[in-house]
Amino acid sequence: MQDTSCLRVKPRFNFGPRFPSADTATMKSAEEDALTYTPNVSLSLPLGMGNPCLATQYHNLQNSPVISITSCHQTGYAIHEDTLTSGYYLPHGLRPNGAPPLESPRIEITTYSQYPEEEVEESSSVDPMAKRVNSIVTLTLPNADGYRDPTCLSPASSLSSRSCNSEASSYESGFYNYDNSPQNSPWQSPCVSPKGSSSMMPCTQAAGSSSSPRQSPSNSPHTGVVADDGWTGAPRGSRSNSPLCGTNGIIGGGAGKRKYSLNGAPYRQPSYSPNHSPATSPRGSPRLSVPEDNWIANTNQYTNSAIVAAINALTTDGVSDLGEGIPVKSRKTNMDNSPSMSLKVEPGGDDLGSGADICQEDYSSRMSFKRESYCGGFLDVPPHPYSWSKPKPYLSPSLPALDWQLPSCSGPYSLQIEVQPKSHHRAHYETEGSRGAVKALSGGHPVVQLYGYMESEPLTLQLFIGTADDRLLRPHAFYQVHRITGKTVSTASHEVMQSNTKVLEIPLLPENNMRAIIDCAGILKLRNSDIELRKGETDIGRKNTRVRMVFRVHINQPNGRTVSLQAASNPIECSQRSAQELPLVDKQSLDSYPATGGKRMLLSGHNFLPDSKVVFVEKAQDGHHVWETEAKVDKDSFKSTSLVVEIPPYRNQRISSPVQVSFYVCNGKRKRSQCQRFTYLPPNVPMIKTEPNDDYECQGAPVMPMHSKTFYGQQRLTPLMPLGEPDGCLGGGYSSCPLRPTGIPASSPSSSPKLHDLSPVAYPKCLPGSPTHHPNPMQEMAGRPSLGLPASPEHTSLTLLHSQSSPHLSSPTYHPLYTNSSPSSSPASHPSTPGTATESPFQSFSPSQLPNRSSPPSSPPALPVTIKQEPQELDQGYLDDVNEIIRNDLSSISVHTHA
DNA sequence: GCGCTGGAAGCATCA
DNA sequence: CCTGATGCTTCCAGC
Repeated sequence: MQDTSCLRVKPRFNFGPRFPSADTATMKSAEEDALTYTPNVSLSLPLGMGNPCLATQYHNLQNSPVISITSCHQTGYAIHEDTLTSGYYLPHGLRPNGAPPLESPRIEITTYSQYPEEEVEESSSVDPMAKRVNSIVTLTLPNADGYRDPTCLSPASSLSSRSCNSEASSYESGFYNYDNSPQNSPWQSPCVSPKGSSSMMPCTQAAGSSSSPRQSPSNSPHTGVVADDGWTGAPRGSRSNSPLCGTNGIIGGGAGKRKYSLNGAPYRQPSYSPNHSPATSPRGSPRLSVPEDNWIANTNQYTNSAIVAAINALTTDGVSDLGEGIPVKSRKTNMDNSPSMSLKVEPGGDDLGSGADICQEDYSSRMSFKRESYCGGFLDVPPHPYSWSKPKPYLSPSLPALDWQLPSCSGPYSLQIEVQPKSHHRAHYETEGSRGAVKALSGGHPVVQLYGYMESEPLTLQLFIGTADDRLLRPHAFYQVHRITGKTVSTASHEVMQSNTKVLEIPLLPENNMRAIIDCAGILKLRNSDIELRKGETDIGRKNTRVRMVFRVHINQPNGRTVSLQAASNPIECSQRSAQELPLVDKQSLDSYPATGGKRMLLSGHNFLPDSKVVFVEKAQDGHHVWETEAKVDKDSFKSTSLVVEIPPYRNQRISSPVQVSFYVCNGKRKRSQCQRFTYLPPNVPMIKTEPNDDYECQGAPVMPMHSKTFYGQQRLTPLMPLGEPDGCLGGGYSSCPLRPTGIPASSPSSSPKLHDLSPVAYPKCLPGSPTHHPNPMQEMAGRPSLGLPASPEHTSLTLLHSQSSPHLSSPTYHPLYTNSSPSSSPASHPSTPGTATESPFQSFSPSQLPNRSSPPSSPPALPVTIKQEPQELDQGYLDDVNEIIRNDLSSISVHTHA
């Protein structure tokens, strides 16, 4: 175990020291670092909680076999991933089982890889030769074809633009890392079809050749180094990185704007992208960011996700491989490479270089550098304002994946966002300096509070950046939370990687009334091109600029269960341009009104224009516009931040039940606000106050009962939730949490969906007992591709894949964990978690079982169908296209639509 | 000198 | 294919 742990540690070390990381601040103080880096314990995380490791946990880990695996996670992930992937695909025929197909890609990655270890490991696992690193890469190229399925690429980013240049490959390599994350890996990438498409070949080759030149410096021999660099560079830190870029400058371009690749093809961030090519990374790039994060994440995944990953690995065939062999070689490689790393200056770099040995030793030595080294930190935790070392309440070995939908309240507990973040926050690129912490409308910062928790144990509040589209809440692929430090920051925090998502952990202290001021969280924008090329990524970044801050807390119960709560903020527009141009509705004075209309409603927001229009829209489930009308706007009372509109009469004055419609503010053809929900009430029915849902997208928003929103709202109970029903549908669980604990203030209007929002209806979808049931909504969606609205038309065919491939998709991973989880703490052991529940909802899926294109859901739930809504930013035409696709799908599938 | 911001240039993609 | 509108990234400059 220790060895493995050491291995892991190493990356971390690197991570810390080297990276100035995105957070420059992070680098600043040892203390901070300590916070930032999870102790080696992280390894334990899997076992214990998501957090900093506790010694006890650590021990546990050691004891449990699982733990060992966990420790290896990175490697394991990588390997694991491959294995899984292959397996996964096999059924589909996409990928031949063996690694071979994958190998080539791996090789490339290795070459460029930022992260030597993983790659090396992978290669090793697959092919001994691969271990050798760079040279190998070249050899494998042929297979590369299969490596990625061009089709998989996100539409948004046109591959073509990227050209064959190393970019793709490099990206992939970078992605690779991502993939490594346990959760993601196996399922992620259907998209990345193994099939070798010849098309890719060129790229591969190109990558090999072209990239090499650029990378040259670092590349070759020092792949490992490069990787290290990657780590180092990983920090992408804002400006700090830029200098590096400058170095690369030539390539990268410095000019800043866009440069052309050597090939002459327009160069997008290609080669340099940090992630992509390790070698480049240091120099290049700022771009590493994503990759780095990922890398970091990999290394850092101390959190629960780590556990999950570990579990996955276990489940997977290749698991064993993960930990072992790879590490050593990688280390060596790294070390060798390390020299190159030295350039970077980061102390951490050295660490990287060192092998497992380094782990402790280096660690110690380096630790001097940073006290809290992971390994050392583990045993010896540096004092900090907030003692992370404090035992965390989480007992559950496994925590819900980030893409799981959780309720905001459960039993006596309720997680509330007391102060919502501003609707606009310009995210910063890696190449930029931080743009500060997300602020609240009032000028302060968002505030989150946990109600109903009476214990004396502090808890950890997790924060990550989630999506704000109409689909299920999930980690946002293009944005990451960014830890802000400095004098102005009063809240301690530290970062951990969970899957490919950076998670900020913030203490929730009883002395603070379990209330946290979120002044330590900024938002980092990852380049679309980096993410879109990521293996398995199906989301598009273009115009996908809205996010939500997602808060989670895991509360251990005396009975051993863990209650996980989640609250998502109002949507936050992160694009500079969008923020300046798109109208945005923050508040509306009325959420519902009788069908007669005529009432004036005040809209508060931004970017309203004198000629702004307010359009009410009702759409059928199939996306057809059932009704659309423009409301009268009182221009006399116009303000850029407020509009007064007269609620138009509903088309049918005799409705017998509330009708959900939406409206948006339109400043022009392509400048629409996000849709706001509005409910027309039967004329004689007393008005019912409903919570506005900013998230609600009008696009494709079907006219449906509020509960449909629930689905959208992503309310979901995790198995972990005590409330959750064993069956997994958890409908009961939701219902059980219908009301907010007394004394709990009403949540802000657009606060995340409440538990009570979860209607039984939504849960039925879970299809208890159904073999095909997907614990994860995404999976569920995958199983019912037709039901989900593809992120983009291009993705239509990939809808299913999307869910599966989602980097964040963790549920599958989760299952094994859940099922296999260790004894006492494991959810499975919970009395409340009947075996059935475990099996049914969390049943682990074999690759073949996993939903995918080739395997349509065996039995679509006979549940109400909800249509996913597209981000409102998308053009109507685009949306219409999507809707059309959906309609087609629906027509081909018999689905029960709820009345 | 650094971090935080606002603004905007330059290039890519879309319509 | 051309052009204008939009979007995305990267820089710059001021506080």
